[in-house]
Amino acid sequence: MTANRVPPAQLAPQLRDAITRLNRRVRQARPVGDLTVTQLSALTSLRLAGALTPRELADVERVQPPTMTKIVAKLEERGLVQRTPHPTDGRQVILAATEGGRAVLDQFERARDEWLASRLAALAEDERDTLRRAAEILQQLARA
Amino acid sequence: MTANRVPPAQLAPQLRDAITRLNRRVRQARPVGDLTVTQLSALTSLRLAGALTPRELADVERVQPPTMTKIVAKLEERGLVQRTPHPTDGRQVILAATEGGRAVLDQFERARDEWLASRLAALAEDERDTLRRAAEILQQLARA
DNA sequence: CAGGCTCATTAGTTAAGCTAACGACTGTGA
DNA sequence: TCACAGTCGTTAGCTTAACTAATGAGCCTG
Repeated sequence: MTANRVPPAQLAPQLRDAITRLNRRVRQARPVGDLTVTQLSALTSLRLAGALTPRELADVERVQPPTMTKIVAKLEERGLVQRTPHPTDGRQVILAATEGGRAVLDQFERARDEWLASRLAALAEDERDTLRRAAEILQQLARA
Repeated sequence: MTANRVPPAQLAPQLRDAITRLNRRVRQARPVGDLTVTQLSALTSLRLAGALTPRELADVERVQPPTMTKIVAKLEERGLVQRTPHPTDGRQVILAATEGGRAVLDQFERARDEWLASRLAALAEDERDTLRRAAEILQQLARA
């Protein structure tokens, strides 16, 4: 029904631009608490993965281990992250989001989604359908 | 051909997740020079807008004016941004990307797009078409 | 034309990132 | 079995980037 032949080299800048801009907008929907972006990101990754060692979390966040030590320390102060010793390896530590940490994340995400959802509501039905299918493809791209 | 009735409240988290993740991936495609993310972002906004005062640029970047003073100072040191006095208002300053600044941006964006384009090339033709239409809608959302 | 406002900057503080170095622990090879 | 190389997390010390508060120059209105 629509034009085909979409050259990747032409689509890439368009899509990148759309994504970075929208990402900024979504992030601007500022949340309640006083968590920093860094802390929020680490907590999100941690919940996503379930449980990680500091090094693993540092790798995921693309940060050096000493940096992650500080981030985790702040999150632990607030009771959002829990540290437990590794069952067999005495050097390692297991990090996990606490109940409170997950609750804080839910709060943040809801705030963001509210803005986005209100925008989406203003679209036509078929536009939303396009976005739904696009979201699946984009997630697949991000995973690759 | 596909299911309709896409409730915004359900699409929002999906889309947000896809966008933030892909954005991370795109940012990870690290560039050549030694520009920081902050500087890069400011320079991008500046080129996009053409010319802005420090305050306007600070607003666009969601940063306080003193912070922008420093960012601009670094960009100016490298000759990527040019400062000219405001024609009528002696308090204000006009900022603009120099030729060199635009060249640096092009370089960065090309590096990012290469990664993305290679991923896009692996998709089916109709998937790319979905993304093309989605990109337009997303840009429209970001502008809103 | 005086007072209040806006603009950009300076000063000083806090957070967040890095590298280097260290202490505890693991696990392997002689 | 046990010395030693390697790993893990942390500490120490530094740089960059953000903020608020305060300052000085310039504009404009009553």
